[in-house]
Amino acid sequence: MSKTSQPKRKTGRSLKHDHGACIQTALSRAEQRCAEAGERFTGLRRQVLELVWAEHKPAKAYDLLKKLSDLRSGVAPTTVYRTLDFLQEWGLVHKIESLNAYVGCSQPNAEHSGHFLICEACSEIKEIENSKISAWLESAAQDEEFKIKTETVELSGLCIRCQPS
Amino acid sequence: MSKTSQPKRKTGRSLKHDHGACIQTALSRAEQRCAEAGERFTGLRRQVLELVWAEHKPAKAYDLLKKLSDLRSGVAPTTVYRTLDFLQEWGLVHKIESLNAYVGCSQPNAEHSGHFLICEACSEIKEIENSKISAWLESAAQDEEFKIKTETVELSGLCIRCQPS
DNA sequence: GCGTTAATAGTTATAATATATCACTCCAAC
DNA sequence: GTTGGAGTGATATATTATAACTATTAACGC
Repeated sequence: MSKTSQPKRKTGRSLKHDHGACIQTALSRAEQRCAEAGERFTGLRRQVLELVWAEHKPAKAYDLLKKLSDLRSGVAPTTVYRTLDFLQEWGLVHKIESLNAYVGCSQPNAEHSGHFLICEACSEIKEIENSKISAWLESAAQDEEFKIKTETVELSGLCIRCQPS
Repeated sequence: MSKTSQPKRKTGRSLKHDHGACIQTALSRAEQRCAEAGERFTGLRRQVLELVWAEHKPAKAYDLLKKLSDLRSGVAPTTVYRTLDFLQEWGLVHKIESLNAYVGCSQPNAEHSGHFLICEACSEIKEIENSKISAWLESAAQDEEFKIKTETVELSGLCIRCQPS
């Protein structure tokens, strides 16, 4: 949780990933995003976002609830869902529909639905930033004269580290 | 529910769509698919599938439960979920993750995850058969050396009939 | 500063979705 | 006709999410 100083392979993440820094970056981007939007980045919101970012894995609402209860009192489901709604609204987290869980978004500046690679083995989630995907999907929808508003794209399978060699 | 004789515009569907026939086709395909697979297409399974197909709209498990209770006794959540699991396993229905609901699949022969257009206005769901989509998504995943097993692609927006002209 | 007001958060209750487990039935194969 | 397994019934409970109301806090104009 705290800023571990360096390459210390605890999760399946690569040696290069300094997750403490990763969280810090996410938090300051969030702060910035809220400031721009004229929204308040309150203590509660910061705590929830920090918990979501604790790992690059989907966080379930009721797990967040348990962890949040250790940090403050008077935490109910409503507290968590309301805060997640807020964070979603500003693009700071995404909901993974196929898992009923949430992940932090690293590109909160852009309005986007998010496209995800979900490893079934280690649970890690990677948001892919491939601008072609939306274009492709729109062209497919266009064939049916359908106007897309939000895209749910969740690809489950095996990440590179979990594939049998 | 019964085979209405002809073009009778009750839903937003086009005049040409004979939904009675549509259901019948789905049921006989299902029968065939089960026969091939050596699985039993029991009365319960037929009834649930028929209820799912009642409309081209997502069917919620507990709504199916209510309707199914009118048709037979001893229906519990388990009954419905178990049957939906069976139908999913054989590709006869798909779950729409973003709605927690189910739709019938019209192409039960092919192993596929299904890609959907979901109209936010009228709730109708269209499964799109665009073989390019999977290819595109795989190429995007390949960039991350990720191996896709199942695809969740749910595009919400407005169908052609619900778009303001 | 002080009061107003709107946003935020707390509180309680309940709804909606889904699974676990064990028992009973019925059909198919031998 | 017995046996074994798939299918279904029955009961209980877990998980996910929202509704509705109250209290608190922060921001703003004065």
